[in-house]
Amino acid sequence: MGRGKIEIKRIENSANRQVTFSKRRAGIMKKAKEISVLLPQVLEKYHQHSGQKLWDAKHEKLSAEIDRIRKENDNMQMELRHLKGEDLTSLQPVELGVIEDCLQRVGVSEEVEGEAEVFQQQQQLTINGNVREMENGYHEKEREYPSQMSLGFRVQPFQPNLQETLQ
Amino acid sequence: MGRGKIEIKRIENSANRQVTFSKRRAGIMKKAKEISVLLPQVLEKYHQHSGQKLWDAKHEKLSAEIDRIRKENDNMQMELRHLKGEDLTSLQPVELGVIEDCLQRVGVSEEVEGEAEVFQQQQQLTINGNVREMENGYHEKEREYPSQMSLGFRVQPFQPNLQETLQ
DNA sequence: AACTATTTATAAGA
DNA sequence: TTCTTATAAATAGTT
Repeated sequence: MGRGKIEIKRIENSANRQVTFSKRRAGIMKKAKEISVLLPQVLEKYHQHSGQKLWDAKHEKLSAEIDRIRKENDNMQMELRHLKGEDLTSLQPVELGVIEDCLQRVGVSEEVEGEAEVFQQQQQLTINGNVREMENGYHEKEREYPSQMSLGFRVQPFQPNLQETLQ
Repeated sequence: MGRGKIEIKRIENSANRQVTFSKRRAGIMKKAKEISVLLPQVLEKYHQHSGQKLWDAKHEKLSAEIDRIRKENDNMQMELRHLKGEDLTSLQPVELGVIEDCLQRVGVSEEVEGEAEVFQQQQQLTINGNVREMENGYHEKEREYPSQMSLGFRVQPFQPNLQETLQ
């Protein structure tokens, strides 16, 4: 619409292209403001369609990972509880008694208890060291997911001049 | 644009409203197709702005949770490795020797080994039971994040008739 | 759904 | 860029 009908295609002359872009942009902005009441609904639907699905996929990966590690965690916690002897009195009263008896009989109780103390101190140091190590370096090791949020569609540029001048 | 200038507001007459909607929709669809080359870029920017931020927030929660559990995991793994005695030969050769000697001297080696076997079987059963329990029930306990993806903006309906007729 | 008078958008030019 | 102006495009009211 104007002094003459024109074909919608790239305007080769750079200055003309710039001027035409400004004019069309003004018109588009006016229209855009007029129809902006529609955009929230349109975009919301669009979001739910492309965005939600992508998010779900990533969410699922992370949730699965959390589940996996939690299970591992609980397994180890259980194992630890047993190995640490919290349940030893109920699970194996016989062994403890046997060992205690044995130790008392040969009279080395004092010696073994002293060694055990040293061992526990060594263990504590090792664990603390590893915790510090992990707190410092863990974020670098974090798995990375592609941050790209592709749109899932691509439209043919049958108005290349508009596309080019938008930048 | 037409036989007369009209105010953009709700058309009360139902039939007129329907006709006007159809006409305007046709025009909008034509325009939309013409400017559709712009939409991917526009929507991509929109997505990155509102969508990415929301996703980041959720992602951060999950990542933090994974980090936390991984640390807990590694701590326990370390503790387990020590308690299980993988490092015992290097860490406490004295205790083992003392206990072995003691047991041999009082001649109860056979008896204790038998008891230890029973204990290990009991432990294994307990652990397996807990794993099964977790695999069945874990997803129900999963933390839930609100699935709502709010748009972060709201436009005044200064073309209420368009909004109303879109449904 | 087609017609048409009128408004709106804009191409070309200044 | 902004203004002007002639013409194309869209559409309100009509048939």
